[in-house]
Amino acid sequence: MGETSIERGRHARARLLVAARELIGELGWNAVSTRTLAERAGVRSGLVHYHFDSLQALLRHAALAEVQRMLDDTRALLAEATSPSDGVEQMLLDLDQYNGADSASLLFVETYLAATRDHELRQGMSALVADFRDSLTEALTRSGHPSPQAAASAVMALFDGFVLHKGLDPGLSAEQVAPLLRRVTNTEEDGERR
Amino acid sequence: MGETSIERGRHARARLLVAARELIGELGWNAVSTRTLAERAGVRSGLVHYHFDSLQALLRHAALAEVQRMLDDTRALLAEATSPSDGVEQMLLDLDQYNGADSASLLFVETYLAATRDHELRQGMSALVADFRDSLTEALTRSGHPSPQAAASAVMALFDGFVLHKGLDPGLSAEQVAPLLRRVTNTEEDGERR
DNA sequence: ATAGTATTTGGTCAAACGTCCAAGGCGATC
DNA sequence: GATCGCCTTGGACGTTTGACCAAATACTAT
Repeated sequence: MGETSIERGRHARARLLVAARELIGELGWNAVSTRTLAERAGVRSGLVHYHFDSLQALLRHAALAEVQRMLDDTRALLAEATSPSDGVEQMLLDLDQYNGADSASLLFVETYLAATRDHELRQGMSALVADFRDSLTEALTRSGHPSPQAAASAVMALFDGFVLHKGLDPGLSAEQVAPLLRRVTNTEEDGERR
Repeated sequence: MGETSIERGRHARARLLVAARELIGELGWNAVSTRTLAERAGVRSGLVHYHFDSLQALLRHAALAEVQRMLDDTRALLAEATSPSDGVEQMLLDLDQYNGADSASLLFVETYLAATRDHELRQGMSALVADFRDSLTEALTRSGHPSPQAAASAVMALFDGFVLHKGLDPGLSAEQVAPLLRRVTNTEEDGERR
């Protein structure tokens, strides 16, 4: 209707980004083509190279935006929690809404992989992940964890690995693993007492 | 030379599998083509469909064989160790020989992802992974771990996630994380004592 | 030597790919 | 209502893709 050209353009651009976000997870990073992308977004394929420099640039942009959104959401869980241990457990339980084979989970892993082969994407992802790890490290430090940085690394590795494994074995449940995760985030030194 | 046809054939087939193993990690599962594969293996591209039903079948075969080999090697570390905790730590330190961006690490992750989109591959990977987890669970059970199955799941998720993160941040070191991993594999209940 | 079997070659095929661009559409501005 | 600028279209381009196959080659058995 009363839509200016620029508004229409922004709209189309946004639809392309949404389509990219979905298709990266559904088909895999390298299997997303300009034509499937355009079809999903409801536009003609020529538009891709009007709004973006290249297909790779589109995918990069879409992936980084979505990863940032997911990390921010997750960070909020940590901030609301009464302790880092509780926060990390909330994050883990939150992960159970994904089955490991949905497009959101897979986009995450696909982006990790694509980042090893795309320098610009790698820089973006590194920054986002480092940022998140810093938040986690800081929270653990405040709570008096003896090795907060290592714990943050371990927790994040466990999360992403958990998603990876859920894709293969949907039987994996967060509740089962949660108590063990607490061992990692616990403030006290480990329980070797004899 | 004095090579029978069948021997030559087996040789070529093996070279194709080696090339696939390398290229899946280097280029990504979906970026491996019959022609690059043939070039790397030193054969003509027509041979691919003589020795294998399809390109996907070749990749599947190569990936499963390599994953099985890696898991068997890792299992050996567990068997040689004096306790599951030591074994798991050995496994983690062993992981440090990969930088997360080498073709061996990436092949593993690529195969996880491809398995979510290829039914046959998924079955093969599920079996291998379940098998390995059973070994780990059994070892943890013998050592008296309170929740051996959950611990095995957690350890494996942490391993694969660790590899994933090393691809982005090569600064990650196994030594740093090892003490925290021990918290997970420890026999005793977690250290919440008050 | 001959016939038979397994492997390898070199090329063809249609389909899909990323990128680019001339032309047209369309609301805003004068 | 003409003009301008941004957005969109539809098609073209040169490559690359997986698959397939008839012919050539190499070894084996008769």
